[in-house]
Amino acid sequence: MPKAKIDDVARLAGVSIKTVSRVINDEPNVREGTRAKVRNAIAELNYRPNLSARNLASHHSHLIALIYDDPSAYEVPSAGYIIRLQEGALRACGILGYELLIHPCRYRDATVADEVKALIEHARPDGIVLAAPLSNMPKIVRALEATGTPLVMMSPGKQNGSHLSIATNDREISAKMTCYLASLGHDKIAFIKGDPDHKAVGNRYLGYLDGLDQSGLKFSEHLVAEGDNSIGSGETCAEKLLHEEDRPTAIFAANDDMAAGVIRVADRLGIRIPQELSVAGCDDIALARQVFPALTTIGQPLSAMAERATSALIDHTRAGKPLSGAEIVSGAIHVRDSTGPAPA
Amino acid sequence: MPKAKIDDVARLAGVSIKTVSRVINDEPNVREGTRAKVRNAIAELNYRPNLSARNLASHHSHLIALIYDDPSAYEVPSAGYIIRLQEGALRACGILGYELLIHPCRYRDATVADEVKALIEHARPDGIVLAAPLSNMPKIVRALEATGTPLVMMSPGKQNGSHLSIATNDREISAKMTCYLASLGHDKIAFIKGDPDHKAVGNRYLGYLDGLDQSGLKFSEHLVAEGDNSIGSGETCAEKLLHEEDRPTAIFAANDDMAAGVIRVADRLGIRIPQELSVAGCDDIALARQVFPALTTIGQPLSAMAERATSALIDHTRAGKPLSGAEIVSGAIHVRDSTGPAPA
DNA sequence: GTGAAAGCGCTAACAC
DNA sequence: GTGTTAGCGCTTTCAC
Repeated sequence: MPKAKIDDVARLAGVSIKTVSRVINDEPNVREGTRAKVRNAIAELNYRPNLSARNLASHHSHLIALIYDDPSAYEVPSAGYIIRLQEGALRACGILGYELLIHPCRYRDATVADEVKALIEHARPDGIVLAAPLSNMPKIVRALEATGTPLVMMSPGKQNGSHLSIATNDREISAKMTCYLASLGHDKIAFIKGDPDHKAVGNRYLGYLDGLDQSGLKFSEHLVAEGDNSIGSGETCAEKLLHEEDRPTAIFAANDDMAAGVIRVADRLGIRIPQELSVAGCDDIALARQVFPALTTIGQPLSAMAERATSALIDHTRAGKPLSGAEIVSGAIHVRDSTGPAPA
Repeated sequence: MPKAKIDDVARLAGVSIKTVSRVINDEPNVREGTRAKVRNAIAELNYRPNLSARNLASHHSHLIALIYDDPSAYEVPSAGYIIRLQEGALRACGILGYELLIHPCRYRDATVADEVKALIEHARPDGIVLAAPLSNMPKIVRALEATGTPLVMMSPGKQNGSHLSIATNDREISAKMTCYLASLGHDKIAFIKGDPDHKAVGNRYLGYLDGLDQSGLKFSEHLVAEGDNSIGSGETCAEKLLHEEDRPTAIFAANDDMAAGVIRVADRLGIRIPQELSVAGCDDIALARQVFPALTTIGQPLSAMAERATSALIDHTRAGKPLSGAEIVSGAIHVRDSTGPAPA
């Protein structure tokens, strides 16, 4: 428990507290020698600035809030998604001397807007990172905007005004995955759509269409099924698709959970993967490496996105860097064992 | 952004700021009528106390730190474990008006003790919740103790002094699982041990031995394999166990990941579960419900444990409640599809 | 480049 | 029951 205060450091270094303050905050206008003296005094006393005092005087909380969909509210195990967001946000906070506040939020609750607003007014973070799919919910975005706190949204941005949005190129990379499957000789490539609430997931369907187009394949309604992002819905869709008379040789699902459902059904039906059926997913969650065969999927740089979002926010409050526009970071295809050449 | 301060509320309510402070903090010695007047003024002005000012004056940070093993450091997907800890800790914090600071920590790094110490001295939380397996690492525990911050450990407690430990009855419940398998007619029950770093996992082996004893089964060295908590090690162990001449009819693994590895191997070897082999795990992670067949396992009330740990810490700082001893919360067996009667 | 004074918005200790 | 007076430990003016 460090009990030294700024006065103690000032006295030991033989300077004023203001100079100590300058050194702590890396401000200019301190001679190098003076700076060194202060640094020594700080080390000798094991001095740590008191954050509350600093925050009170500076009108900053040095807190960033990360708001995401509450995983405990549903069966869907999005834990990996959240951990990776946290990881990136923590990295940015750590480097820049900020603290991270986490807030899972149940968007289906009627009172969610008030709760989120209350949280922000209570803790007064200097910035908010809002993760998908919450970033697509107008009532939540509006509640957050109403607090006047700088906001970065991790989702395909509508560019509406004063906040930055950071997203992946879901559509392009999904097109690429479709082309990859086509390049393996598949000409009946099915797609399993995901929860319409999740905009990024919707874009993957558009990418699938683009990919068909780019590969010179024609679209067929029979090759599209509609899931809800869960493993169970992936199974239902797979059963429908694989019982068609002219069944697909490849299935591309809008997320990994549904792709895992496809694998499970193929297993039950005795359809070998990848010899008779190729399966591809999206997200690269831990499950993608745990299923057998390991799933070919699209990896999103979630942690890097969250880090970027967080540091943009911090740069904004510290240096007044503008916070608007839309940034795109690229996903990557991870080829594993669930995809292979089309059967002859 | 609420800009009203305590003076504004006091003026509007026609009382002194001290009275407002009393109302905010639910202190006694305020007449009900006065209290109501203040409440109205607070609502009218949408007043929120400034946490930094409050913290500075009260010498409390109103922060609880949750420290756990960094999941990004390894392949092991312990995300669900962490999310559930966070969930419980957040619940306690939310109710009691505290904020939660999360800190993943790489215990294999040489500098980990310094890092943890620096974090605590920087943020000055009012209490620390230390999750397993970190709570079994003397160098981390010592570094944390050195800061003088109240500490609760989520692991089998050594009762060493001034901090509380909260743990599950791993040994008893593992014995129960073993007895359950025996009650299904299995008499060759194998066990896969886990990472020795994780003490709770070690206790499960002792529970296995107790269970054999209680069921009147004799122990055999050939029925024990040593894993490291990963899926891969589960596979290796399963291969060894299932190739024995007199192979077991049930395998109990010290965690779910290893049990999932067993299922995968059985699948490859064409051994049907549960008809020819029963498999049981421990932890009830999301994967347990995702594998096929769904895994019989032991569920730990992680979220409840973290909530208890957090509120114990808050009660300690607020009301000076003592913080020592060891509390035990009970796990529960979830019977799913991977266990059944022993083959005739 | 450096320093002195004046708060930031609240709680603590005591008076009334 | 309620109010008054001092700080909490820092940053912010602005003067030098």
